[in-house]
Amino acid sequence: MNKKVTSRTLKALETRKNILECGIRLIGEKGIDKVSIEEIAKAAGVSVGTFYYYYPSKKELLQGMPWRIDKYFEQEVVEKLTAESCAENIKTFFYYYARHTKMHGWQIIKNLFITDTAFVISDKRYLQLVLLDLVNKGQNSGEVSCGLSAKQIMRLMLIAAHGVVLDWAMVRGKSNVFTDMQEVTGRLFNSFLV
Amino acid sequence: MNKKVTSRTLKALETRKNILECGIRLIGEKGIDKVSIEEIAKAAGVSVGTFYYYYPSKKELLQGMPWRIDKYFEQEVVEKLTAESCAENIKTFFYYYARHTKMHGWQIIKNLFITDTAFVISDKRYLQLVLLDLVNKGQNSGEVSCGLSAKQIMRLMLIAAHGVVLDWAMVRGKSNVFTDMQEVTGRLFNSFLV
Amino acid sequence: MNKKVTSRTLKALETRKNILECGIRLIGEKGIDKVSIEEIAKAAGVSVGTFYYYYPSKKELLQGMPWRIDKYFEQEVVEKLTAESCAENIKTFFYYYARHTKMHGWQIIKNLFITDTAFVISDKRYLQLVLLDLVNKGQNSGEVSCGLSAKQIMRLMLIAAHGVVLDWAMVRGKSNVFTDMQEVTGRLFNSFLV
Amino acid sequence: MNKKVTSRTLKALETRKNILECGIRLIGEKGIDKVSIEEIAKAAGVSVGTFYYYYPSKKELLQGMPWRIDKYFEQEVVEKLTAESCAENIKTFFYYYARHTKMHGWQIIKNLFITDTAFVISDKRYLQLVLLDLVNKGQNSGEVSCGLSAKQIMRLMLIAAHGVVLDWAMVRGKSNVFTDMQEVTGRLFNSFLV
DNA sequence: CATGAATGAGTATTCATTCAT
DNA sequence: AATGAATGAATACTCATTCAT
Repeated sequence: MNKKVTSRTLKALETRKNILECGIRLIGEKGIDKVSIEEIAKAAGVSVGTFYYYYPSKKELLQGMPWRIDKYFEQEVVEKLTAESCAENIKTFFYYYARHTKMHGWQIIKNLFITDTAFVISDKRYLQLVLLDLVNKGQNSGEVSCGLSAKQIMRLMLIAAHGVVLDWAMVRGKSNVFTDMQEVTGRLFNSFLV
Repeated sequence: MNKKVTSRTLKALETRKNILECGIRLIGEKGIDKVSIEEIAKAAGVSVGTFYYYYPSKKELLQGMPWRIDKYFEQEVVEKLTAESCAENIKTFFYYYARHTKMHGWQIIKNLFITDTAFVISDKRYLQLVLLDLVNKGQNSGEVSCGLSAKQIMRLMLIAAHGVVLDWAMVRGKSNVFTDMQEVTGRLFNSFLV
Repeated sequence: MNKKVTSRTLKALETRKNILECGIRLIGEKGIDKVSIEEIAKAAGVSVGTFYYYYPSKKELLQGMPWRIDKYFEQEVVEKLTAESCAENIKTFFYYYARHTKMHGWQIIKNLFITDTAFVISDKRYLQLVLLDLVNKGQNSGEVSCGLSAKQIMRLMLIAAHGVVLDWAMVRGKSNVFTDMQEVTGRLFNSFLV
Repeated sequence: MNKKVTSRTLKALETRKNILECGIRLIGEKGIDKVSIEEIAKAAGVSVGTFYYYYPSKKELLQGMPWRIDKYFEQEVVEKLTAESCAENIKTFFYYYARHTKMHGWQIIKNLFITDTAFVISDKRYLQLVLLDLVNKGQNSGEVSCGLSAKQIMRLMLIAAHGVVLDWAMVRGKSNVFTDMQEVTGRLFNSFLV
């Protein structure tokens, strides 16, 4: 039985969401260890008690974030991966990867790497599946070499992409993540073409 | 005018060095924000007062850290980068990069990325100069394309290598950093050959 | 004028009782300062608001607790205190005292002593009246000395009994509360016989 | 090698002792859960930081207390237990037991029972040995019956005494712990005389 | 009657930093 | 040079209580 939707539950949902968003923004700006709960609460216009009413700790806030890249890809990117050429789709894939990265600020990227990374990886599963699918199709169409398994190729591509994102986070957003991404993944992917 | 070297100044230097090494080790293991001055002082067998006598703050300690990979390369690797072929030298370079990474454990690598990392990738680092030099030579000898500047190539190569190392740290040392490194950097570098 | 008993008031009474019982149980298990209102409310399956509707504070709940041993005595023990000899009845009394103690576990006993304990030993308690009555009868029948008032004797007996129970709680239920109770109260009571 | 005793170490010791004493007093007055560290620190005229410099937590403070009854008996009471008659010594013993109790306030007694009781018992070991010795002597001299072992007698006596102290703590120091102690332990001990 | 979102004062604990010795 | 006692601001987290719905 679902909870009834009343003006109260609606407002509560909004509060919850508001806290999440303010928290993510602040963490993104300053890093998780440099933002206090009080700061987040104040930014969201609620009391610390309210923060804890919705989230048992600061870390929980981060849990609300990472699915976003999955969601982002699921809702906005996948539909654009319909080019004939595999290379084209791969290019699109990593373009949006870079885009998503930039949307969230370099601090948050760094924090994603910091916090227990296991879940970051697991939450990226969807992403991996999409990329794997692209590679598979490329191999089936004869565009991509079968020298390495699709899974291996996917891994190597993501590793390189992570490098780009990390570099961008390390120089505090001062590098051009789009061109770097394109250069690195583009060149690497070329090595997998027949 | 140099200070006279007395037994006293000698001991002081040793104390200073000792603090540095313990601090670096602890920071590497636990991350800079998770190590207190007291902890470092205790590990070094001195008092907190002594710590502050030598270092104005914890961050100053970090300045002492990045040499290490540079030292490693300076003392043990550079002499091996004498192959005719640039590609060969690049391969050697990243082989030792992976080796150095593995030597230090994934925990330390992860923390290296976490802690204020700007300087890790800073232009001035010896490591980068070595790689830059290799690329330059490759371009001069006509082995490497001049489509991109040597500096750009160096950056892209290091970005990819960082991706490999990061992945290795993220899976807690369970991937094969040697083969991954070779695959990624090897394939990427091929794209720079004429 | 009594309130009409409707299904609504009935349910309210039940809710009230339910909160009391869950509260008592939890307080008994964990101690009053270690149980939150929310915890009690959750255990009782109601909201915190409902808790406050029925009880102005946590402490009010405690008022509901001490009946229990009184209830136990009223419902199950008193009817057995019908021996001719006062000493016999006293023995029975403390046997059931020990029995009740053991039934509730040492944790609860310890917490009973901890939490605001004044009322536990309050003059008004049914238990004490029963014991007082027994002593009175003993004095009237000439079995018990009148050197001390019945009330004094009752107090001293209970004090000793509390010592036994406390000891049992302190050794985490590892002593034999029955034999200890009998030894201590039996011997002490002998001193009041003529 | 002992630490050198300088004016600094001396002052430090005093600070430590001062914190302990203020803490014990406050806990005794208000109960451990009702006293904050800040309160203790303020009472001792130091900062919270200083409190933590000396004691890792509030509980540690309690650890500093209970040996006191042992010390108290060792230093001030034992020398007075030299009467010919065992009964007389027992009386003296429990007189000082009551005295020590009263010296510390009922709150602290209650707290002793609350906090992990294991150490209370263990810290009373000395006390038990002294009492055991008294009983043994009484049995040897034929004053005390050998119907129960000396150890058993000691246990029962202490159990009763605990009851008195507990009662006193429960009524917040409003009973007369001296007369109660004498009545209860005196009468009980009589039952062990031949 | 009942709910549960919201509050905010209160508390334990940490830690970089100072400074008299 | 070296010490370590002392500081106090900062911070995560708890919980009794209120009140609009």
